[in-house]
Amino acid sequence: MKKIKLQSFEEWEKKKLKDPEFVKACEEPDDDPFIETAWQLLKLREKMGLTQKEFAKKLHVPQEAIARLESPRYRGYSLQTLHKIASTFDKKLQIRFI
Amino acid sequence: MKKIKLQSFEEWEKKKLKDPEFVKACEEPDDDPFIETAWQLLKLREKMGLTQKEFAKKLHVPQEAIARLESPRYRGYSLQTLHKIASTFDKKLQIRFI
DNA sequence: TGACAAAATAACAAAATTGTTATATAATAG
DNA sequence: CTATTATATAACAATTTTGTTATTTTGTCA
Repeated sequence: MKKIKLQSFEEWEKKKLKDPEFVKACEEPDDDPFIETAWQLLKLREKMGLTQKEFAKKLHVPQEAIARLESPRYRGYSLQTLHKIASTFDKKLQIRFI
Repeated sequence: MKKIKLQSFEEWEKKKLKDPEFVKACEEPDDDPFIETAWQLLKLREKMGLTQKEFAKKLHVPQEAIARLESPRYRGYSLQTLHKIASTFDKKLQIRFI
């Protein structure tokens, strides 16, 4: 029997808010693009209704790789990786200097 | 005597359009985020009215590093690099999946 | 044309990211 | 509480990107 219940965003937010670095970044008006990216990735996955493991499978990487990308402390993003994710889920990656 | 004359966008576009890969990417409706990033970087530099060398100096890297980032064939972007550029020029890097 | 400035290309070591495995922590259902 | 699922953390080799130097091509202007 397949479980499709996921943690809600609210739960996730609550959990992440216990992380001092995450809180700090959220408080900054010009918020950090790395944390912002982690959020975007999580939101994408949630929209798809997938667990990290399922999401990871579509990208042919293990779950741990997705956990790392969604971590608020991760700063190692490459456009290659983000583009690969975007196209796997029929999205377009947009990059801007605003 | 200091020259501040730069190639215009039109000139640049004309030049790049001779590049088959560039043309191909531009023709695709869901245009490539790598080429798009190269454009964004060039536009940012143009707005600042800087040569590659001057732009590079503010980032503490040689001109060649900027030429590479502005090349339509470059696919090695990291958010670290893009963020460094954004903040050096008081911009915010925006990343989205659309 | 020649001299000079701007930009592009190439090559390589150093640094950073990715994929991977193992393991730990957290949440949920029973 | 226990079993199970979901997510997080750590460590390391393989791959990729960065910084760098050298060189080349392109454009501008006298």
